[in-house]
Amino acid sequence: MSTAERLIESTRELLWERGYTGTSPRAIQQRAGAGQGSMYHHFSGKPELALAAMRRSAEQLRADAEAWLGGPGGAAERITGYLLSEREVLRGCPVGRMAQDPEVVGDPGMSETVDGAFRWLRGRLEEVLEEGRRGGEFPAGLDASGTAAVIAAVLQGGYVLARAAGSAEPFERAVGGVLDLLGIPSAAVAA
Amino acid sequence: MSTAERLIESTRELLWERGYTGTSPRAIQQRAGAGQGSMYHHFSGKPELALAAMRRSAEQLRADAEAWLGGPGGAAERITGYLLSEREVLRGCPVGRMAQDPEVVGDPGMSETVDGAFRWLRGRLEEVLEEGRRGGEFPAGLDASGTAAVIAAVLQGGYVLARAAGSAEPFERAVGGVLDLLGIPSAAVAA
DNA sequence: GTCTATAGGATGATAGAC
DNA sequence: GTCTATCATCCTATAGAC
Repeated sequence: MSTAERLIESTRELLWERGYTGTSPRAIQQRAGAGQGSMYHHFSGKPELALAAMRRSAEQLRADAEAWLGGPGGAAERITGYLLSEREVLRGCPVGRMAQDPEVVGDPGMSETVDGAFRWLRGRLEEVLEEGRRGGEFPAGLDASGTAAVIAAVLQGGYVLARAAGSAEPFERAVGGVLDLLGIPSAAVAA
Repeated sequence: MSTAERLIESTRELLWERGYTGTSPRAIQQRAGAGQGSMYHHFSGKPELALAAMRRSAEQLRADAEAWLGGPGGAAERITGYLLSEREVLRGCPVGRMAQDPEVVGDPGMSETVDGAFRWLRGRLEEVLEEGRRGGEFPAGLDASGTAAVIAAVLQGGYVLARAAGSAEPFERAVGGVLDLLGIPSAAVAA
């Protein structure tokens, strides 16, 4: 892997673990096995490197979701698959994590990257929900847009509650609960 | 207000805005109008001060929730009131914010404070949901525990999505969506 | 491309005077 | 109780040699 690649990947991990403010160029260099000069040769500084790392995390979120939402099967089945797909719950969401930091939210590029990922996710969920509604898998009166927001929020909030608890239990219970409210028997599905 | 009071309140605000890592003793002192010596006279250091501030935020969360959940009216009405109560959505949740920081999660006292607030909230929501289920306000088959987790997660996730978007819209849509899934006409209620 | 040297400021305290 | 002085370390670069 190239030095630039290792720097981006190290930044991605550190942002995930410690957030933007808690991630120093020094720590990035050490994890990447690169010197100061090397880092500043490839990137103008911490903000540019962080943006590259966040773009990668946002792309990953999208790919992970699309693997289920765009896969085979009915709408309910695909949404269930996505909700129950394997996650490192206690690490939190690498994208949602960024939304807490004022330096990230205050930067147009980073902010747009994070928000863009969530806008896409909500839109994609809404499409699948609408497809299921039209196909009779969900009630005819289903509010696809509101329900998509609920699902995205349950995932993000589930991460928060799980980290607070030091256990994946709140995440899993919230995911099970939302499937229940959608009328999908959560016991009847496999990840 | 006493100096110790001002220090705690300043810490509370700074933790809310910038998180634990992003909050320095120096910034706390300046906001509180206190000197270094004064701060270290009243508190042993940043961790002790932060713990006092977090306990206060956790207590506030509890009081805000109980004002609605323990108020008059039916179960659905009280839960709706809590969900639609006025919030500074874009500031995020002062308690949920803390769950992201590894230094907070790694400290037994702080971690227990944050988790305790969410455990209490979920338990309280479950009680009210169960009350409503027995009273016929909700379906007899309602999973009160799972639904309580959904509601807590929607609030926390709503904050995350709203901060990412720079707008309260995702929060409001998720809250409206969950009321809809609960069979409560969200248009029929007032904050 | 990568290295070392250097820098001004912040961080999180401690010591001791008042 | 509050103040100032001091401290070792980290932060985020920049400069210039190799």
